[in-house]
Amino acid sequence: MTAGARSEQQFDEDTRSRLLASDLCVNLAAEEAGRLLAIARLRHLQTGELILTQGREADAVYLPVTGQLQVERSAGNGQRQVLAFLQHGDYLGFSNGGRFLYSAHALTPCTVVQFPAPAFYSLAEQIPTLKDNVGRISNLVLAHVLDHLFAIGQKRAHARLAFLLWQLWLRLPAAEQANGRLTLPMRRADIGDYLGLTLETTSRAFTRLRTDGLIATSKDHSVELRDLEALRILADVR
Amino acid sequence: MTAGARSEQQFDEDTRSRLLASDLCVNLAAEEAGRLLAIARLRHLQTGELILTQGREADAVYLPVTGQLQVERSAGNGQRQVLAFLQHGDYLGFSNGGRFLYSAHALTPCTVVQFPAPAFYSLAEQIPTLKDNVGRISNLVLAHVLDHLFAIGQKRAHARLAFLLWQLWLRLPAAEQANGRLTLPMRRADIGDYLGLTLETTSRAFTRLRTDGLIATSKDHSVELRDLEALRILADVR
DNA sequence: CGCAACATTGAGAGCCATCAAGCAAAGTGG
DNA sequence: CCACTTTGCTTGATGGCTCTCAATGTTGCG
Repeated sequence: MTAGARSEQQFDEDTRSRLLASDLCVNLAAEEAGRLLAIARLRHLQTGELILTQGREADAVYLPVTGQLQVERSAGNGQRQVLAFLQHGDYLGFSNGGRFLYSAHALTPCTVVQFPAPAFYSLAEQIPTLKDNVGRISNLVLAHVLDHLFAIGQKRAHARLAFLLWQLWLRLPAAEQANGRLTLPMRRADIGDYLGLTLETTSRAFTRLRTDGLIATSKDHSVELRDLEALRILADVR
Repeated sequence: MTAGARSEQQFDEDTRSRLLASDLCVNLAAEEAGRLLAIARLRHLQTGELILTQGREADAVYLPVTGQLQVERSAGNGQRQVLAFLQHGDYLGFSNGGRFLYSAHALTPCTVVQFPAPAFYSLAEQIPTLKDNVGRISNLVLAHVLDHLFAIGQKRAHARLAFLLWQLWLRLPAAEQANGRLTLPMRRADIGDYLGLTLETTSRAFTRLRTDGLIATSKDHSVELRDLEALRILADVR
């Protein structure tokens, strides 16, 4: 199989359409999108598998297609800050050149699309629309971190949890938003390290949202959002 | 005076050398630096004057030269998060395209160098080294926000204050680092909104660091750092 | 001098961290 | 198939840190 043929064949129809609908491909001409897909490679990850490591050279950018990923940053003293939970529609590794500022691993079996950094950025030079999209994505990443900062700096435990649930719900495909069900494959300690709370306080925040009727939890790591409006207000989305 | 002459003459020697020593100009050839300076404009700001506004089109990038600036982001409900206190050696407005995600105003009389966005980014296309520098600066900005997130999420009040003082000290020119004196023109409420604390708790954090002998405060908005090592450990720099 | 703005300090309440115990589900080995 | 362990979640009790409300300095300015 030639490289050319591979670039046409390597993705199934679903992956291909997900990619073309992503923020990265928006407004791209078919020919341009084709050139972008030609340098992409599909990677499969097992649960827990590392995809990138803090401090390593930033040699690729990624788009999650299926599954969930966790991004975190650890300090010398063992403390860590979870930075994001990623799924389809998010981006990974777009920190401009240099080295990765964080590590990422799979929370579930995942498929991600990998773009080697040199080919990707060279393509961005040739396709202005692609470059615009990269810039917009950088902005979205920064905006996300700023929202996160705001939530941790200003909100109480159950409101921080509402903020996370609302964030995850917003990124769901429209079809899945309707039933208001999220899967949370990460542990309580991970959510705590994302929200700047201990695992116990995180657990109590779940209990509070549950007893207040805003959510319902199941034993299969899933949450049903029963009062989206109340969650939105708690999350204080602008 | 022609435009060409202006580009040679508009900065005094001190400003010029500060610019050439900045992260933005590192590794630039003299001719390239000259082209960059040719599109720069010096702006003077009075205390309190707004330099950029959240939501407005991002039409320029800035390098502070003298004075201190405050960057903040406000929510619909009146709450706000102070994002940074900037001085010489920092950057402002480098969020890639789109609109400003934050507002900034002068805490003291300031001079800043302004680069119009279109000319600046077009120059970055022509000068690879400049583009590398912009990428590195974007990385530094993101790294700064991640450090900030970590401090707010994981530290207690007096350690958060130590984190801020250490940050400000690190950015001081070497000559000023020696005497360990900082000027803090911002109010306690501003520092509190930066650290995710109330102004009262911020004040108590100052008192605690003072009684523990780590700092000494004067009435002219200045702080003397008396035990840099203890501050560094509290700030938990990796 | 008096006012306004800001900083400090105090008292009390509330929220979260810590230490600890109990529970449920999944895996392990006999 | 059943103890036994492991892992993760929940809940309780307690203490400490921070927020809130309030009063008292302090500085600078009209």
